[in-house]
Amino acid sequence: MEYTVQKLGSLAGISTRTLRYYDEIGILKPARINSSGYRLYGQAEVDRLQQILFYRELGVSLELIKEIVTAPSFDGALALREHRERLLEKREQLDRLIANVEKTIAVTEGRIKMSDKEKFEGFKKNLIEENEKKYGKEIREKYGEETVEKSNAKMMNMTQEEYDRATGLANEITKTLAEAFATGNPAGELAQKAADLHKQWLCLYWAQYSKEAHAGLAQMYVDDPRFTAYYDKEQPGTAEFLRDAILIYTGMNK
Amino acid sequence: MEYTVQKLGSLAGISTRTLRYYDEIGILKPARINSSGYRLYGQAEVDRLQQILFYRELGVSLELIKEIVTAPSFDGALALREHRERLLEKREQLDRLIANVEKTIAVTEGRIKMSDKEKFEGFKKNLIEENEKKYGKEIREKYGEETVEKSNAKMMNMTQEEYDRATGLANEITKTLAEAFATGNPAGELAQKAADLHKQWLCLYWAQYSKEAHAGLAQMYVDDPRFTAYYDKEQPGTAEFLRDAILIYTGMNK
DNA sequence: ATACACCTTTACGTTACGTCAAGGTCAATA
DNA sequence: TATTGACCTTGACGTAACGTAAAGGTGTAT
Repeated sequence: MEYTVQKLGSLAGISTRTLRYYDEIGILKPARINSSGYRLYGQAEVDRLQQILFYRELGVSLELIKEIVTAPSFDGALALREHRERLLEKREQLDRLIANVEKTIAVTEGRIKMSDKEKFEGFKKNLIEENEKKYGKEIREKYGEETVEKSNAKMMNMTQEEYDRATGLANEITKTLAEAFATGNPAGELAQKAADLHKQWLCLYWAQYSKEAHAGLAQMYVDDPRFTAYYDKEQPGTAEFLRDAILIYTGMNK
Repeated sequence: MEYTVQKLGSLAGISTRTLRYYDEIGILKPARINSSGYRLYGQAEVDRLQQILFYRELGVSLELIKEIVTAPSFDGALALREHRERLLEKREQLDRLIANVEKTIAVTEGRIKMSDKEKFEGFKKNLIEENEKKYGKEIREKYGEETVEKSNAKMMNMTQEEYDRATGLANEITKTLAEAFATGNPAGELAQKAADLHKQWLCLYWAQYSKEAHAGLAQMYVDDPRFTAYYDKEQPGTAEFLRDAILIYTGMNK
């Protein structure tokens, strides 16, 4: 029994284009080609196509399928196990996505409040995730794994009151810093108050405080455009001003 | 505060190419362009980009994001709910995929046997699913929803013994049909025995047997190349021969 | 003889960018 | 002041797995 592209296509439930494509990339070549250039497939090709479609249904890429079906020595089981790992990762990511979408829907519908305890928990987790994604690499490099892990752990253990306190402190810092910036003196009273507030704020996130780390972070505010953007939002030069104030506050300016 | 592509890119954690692409497709245009042709973004663009990236993280396509961010009247909540539905479907599909991959791994490793009861259940579900995908539409059109549902339900309730019996019958049909085909007479004893076996086999799958449906199915074996291919595998013309035999058997040949 | 269903190759479109290439701009430095 | 070197621009090709024409040859039934 010989099949033309359309016969084989309808047999397998795929398009003729797909069969030509499979021929083109060399994963399924016809048994022979007749005098008019028609592709003709035999039983062996039918079997092989079934194998291909089986792996395809599992979500395996055609590239990998090619290796599996062309090299009989290829370890199909190992490939499948690796493929399973990727599928599991994908599902985890999908679960996170779904949770996020549902939370967003709930918020836009006003079904849950910002002060809702559960929501707050999820929110914190999200903050940490985002933090990890944005700054994780640099911060880990600069301060080591342990500091980061402890910081994340501490943040997860924050009570809502502590979290509110952190938000309040952040606002206070912004206000004080703006006033201090107007004086132009990083060693002045206002600037030093801002540095102190910043320390208090930091202590809510960091497991242990050290002058060195505080000064290092201040320098990073200037070096890293993402932090600079945050502090310079209202007044350009604020990040640099805050760094100078912190350097004086920590005594690391000598 | 104005941002160039790189500044904004590092602020948001995306590439400059992405920003140019967003400009190109009109989802985020710069606030202004300076005399040298540089793109310059302002605070409004930063906010908008954050919104875009938020939806992007949720897996929303840029096309949909464009509608959401450009048309303020657009029902973002509805879009999100629809998007969630698609995500849930995707997860179901992913779960089936994972189960399939794991089963395949288990089989190739020889950890589970073909006779394993649990495996048999999954196998049956798979058979039905495949059946649905391949022939569901045509069969539903020809025999109606109810017949199909009943057939699937009956198949799910098959015991392993019944299933084995079905497999055995199918083999017997093939053998008898081949012998009958050699005689060339669809009204002969062998051909009528094949038709009877086919009826018995069919009764395992169909909730109710009727001559009309039996004859109709036989005709379909000839009309549909996928079925034809199955019966004509060894000897071309077998499907037609079986149809003739069944038409005579059911008395529908007048 | 002609209609019509089949077959072929070629080639562009899809998504959301990555990755050069060729060339202009800007600030700091020798 | 000339020259780096880091930035910016547009243009264009590549990705995965086909869908979808277009332009033209083949097979067969009426």
